[in-house]
Amino acid sequence: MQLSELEIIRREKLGQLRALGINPYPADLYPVNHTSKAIKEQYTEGKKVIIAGRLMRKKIQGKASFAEIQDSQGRIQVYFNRDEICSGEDKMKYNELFKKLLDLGDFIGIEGELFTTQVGEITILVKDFKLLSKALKPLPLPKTDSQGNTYDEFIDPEMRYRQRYADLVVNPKVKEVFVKRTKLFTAMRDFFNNSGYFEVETPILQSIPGGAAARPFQTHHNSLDIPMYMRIACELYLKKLIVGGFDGVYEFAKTFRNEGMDRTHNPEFTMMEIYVAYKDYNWMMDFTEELLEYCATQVNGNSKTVFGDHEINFKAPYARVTMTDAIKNFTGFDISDKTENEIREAAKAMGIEVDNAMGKGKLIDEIFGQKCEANYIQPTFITDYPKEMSPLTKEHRSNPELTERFELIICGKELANAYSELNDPIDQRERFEDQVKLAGRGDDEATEFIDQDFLRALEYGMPPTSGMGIGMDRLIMFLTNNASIQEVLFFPQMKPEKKQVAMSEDEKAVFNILKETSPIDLNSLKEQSGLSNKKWDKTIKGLTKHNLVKVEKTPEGMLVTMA
RNA sequence: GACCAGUUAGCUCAGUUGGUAGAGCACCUCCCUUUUAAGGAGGUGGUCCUGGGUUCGAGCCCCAGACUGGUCACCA
Repeated sequence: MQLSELEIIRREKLGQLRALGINPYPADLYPVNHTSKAIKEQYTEGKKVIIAGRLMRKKIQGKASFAEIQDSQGRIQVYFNRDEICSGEDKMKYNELFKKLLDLGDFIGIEGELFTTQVGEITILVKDFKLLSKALKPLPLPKTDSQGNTYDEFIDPEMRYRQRYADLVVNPKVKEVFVKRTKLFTAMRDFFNNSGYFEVETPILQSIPGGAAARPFQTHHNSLDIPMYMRIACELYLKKLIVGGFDGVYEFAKTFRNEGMDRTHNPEFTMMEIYVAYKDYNWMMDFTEELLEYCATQVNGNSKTVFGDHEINFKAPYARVTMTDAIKNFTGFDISDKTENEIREAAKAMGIEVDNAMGKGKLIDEIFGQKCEANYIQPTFITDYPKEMSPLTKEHRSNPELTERFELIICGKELANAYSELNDPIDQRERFEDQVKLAGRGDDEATEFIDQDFLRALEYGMPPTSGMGIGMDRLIMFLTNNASIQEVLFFPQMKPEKKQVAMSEDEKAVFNILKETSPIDLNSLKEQSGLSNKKWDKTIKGLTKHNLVKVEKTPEGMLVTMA
């Protein structure tokens, strides 16, 4: 690995520290008893405190210095005075350790007393300090002025996502997003628990990926010698638990879909699914809007949030619009009592691309998706979806063409999806069979697996149940005004960054010798390689250029080392 | 998958017509005992994403590729 000048300097400091008898990575605990936040909130002049954190600012003014320590709660200024730290004749601790060997990013512990500077800033007068961990890489540290303008902000998205640890250290707003994310999960969990529902875990590794139509990640179980899939939903398992007698079950489920990635899709994401017995989708709409109002308020302090150009209000109740009315409203076309062909012609007339693989439901869904969905900014329940698109949903109580399903749309995006769950096992089997036919017709959104075990469970009897799923990542995007899912995932999926260095055959051969012996004398390596002078020169230059090996001149001669 | 844009110092970014690779901050050395993004003086630091090509000469032009972002397609 090629080190930058800054990294070499820091590594040299390690040696200097050890020479002074200072362990740069001590093992013993450090008796922290305050945080930066607590100090600022409960300030008393002269109070003795012990804190620890990263050194994030260092301003040396001769025999005294100001610095800033960043801990998990924020930053606090500390004041280093040479004669406070070094009461005797030996001023090494201030002059060498603090002034020269400590770098920004190092973890240090501080013992000191609180005071307020002439400018009025709460500060710790350092009585003693200890290096807790040396940072060998410089942080990409931005600066902020008194007006709050930042300079040299660490903003390259690729670097921020790949090095989220550094992003979190230097960009406080990033941390806020993740604090809110966890607050959201806590709020939702509290709301469900207070309603008497039961948090469960169901299999992530499944032999039939059910409950949704999406391409799964496939893997293989060696000792069973069968294909297995990462789940694309937990719906079927949760319903099996309702069959088993729970009144309400929910799961925060990491879910995996082997599909395209963009700013709203990550291959692994988090779904919350909840199923409640003896309820229907009307009840679930009431429940959902109360839930979201509660969660938004817990996360942001009130039910309103700004997302892009829009202010969204999560305050219940939300508008409820049937899909038929939505389409009538935005296209003037009434889908009720129309045949598949009439709808296909209407869609074509609207400029929507259609093909024969599309069934009636798919056509209606396309019309809605392209002509209506984007118009709903405030939370709106779209209800009563066509039957064909909803194989797990109970037929509508007053129209057999429709199902008792709703989606919650916010800013033109689907946030939640819910049904009165289909619990008629014979109907369910027929719907699955219809799906298999659709899949055979070429509809890649139709499910091709039939989960016989799920049907068996339904045959034992499932109470009337309503279920609802929420895309948690999307919800937190709305609540933190982030347009990109990568901003709300600690470690969004990225292509591997490691470059495969292509080596020539000669280079590989020399490299393999080095693997056996490194470092090795240059002449002996050359001899072992059996290469001509010219070839040898090219090969060793290629290897050094790719930073795979290092050639060093030492008193013993030229040495070649694996980098 | 298609199209557009980007990739230069630790960070943020300039880089003219193809002619010795730049700035600010950071870093290093020296001075400075209550400062507030930036005290003063001096200095160091580069795989210009990678690989080819054109050229006397490429950060810049051409070709191929990598990665990232955006838009579209896809994603019930």
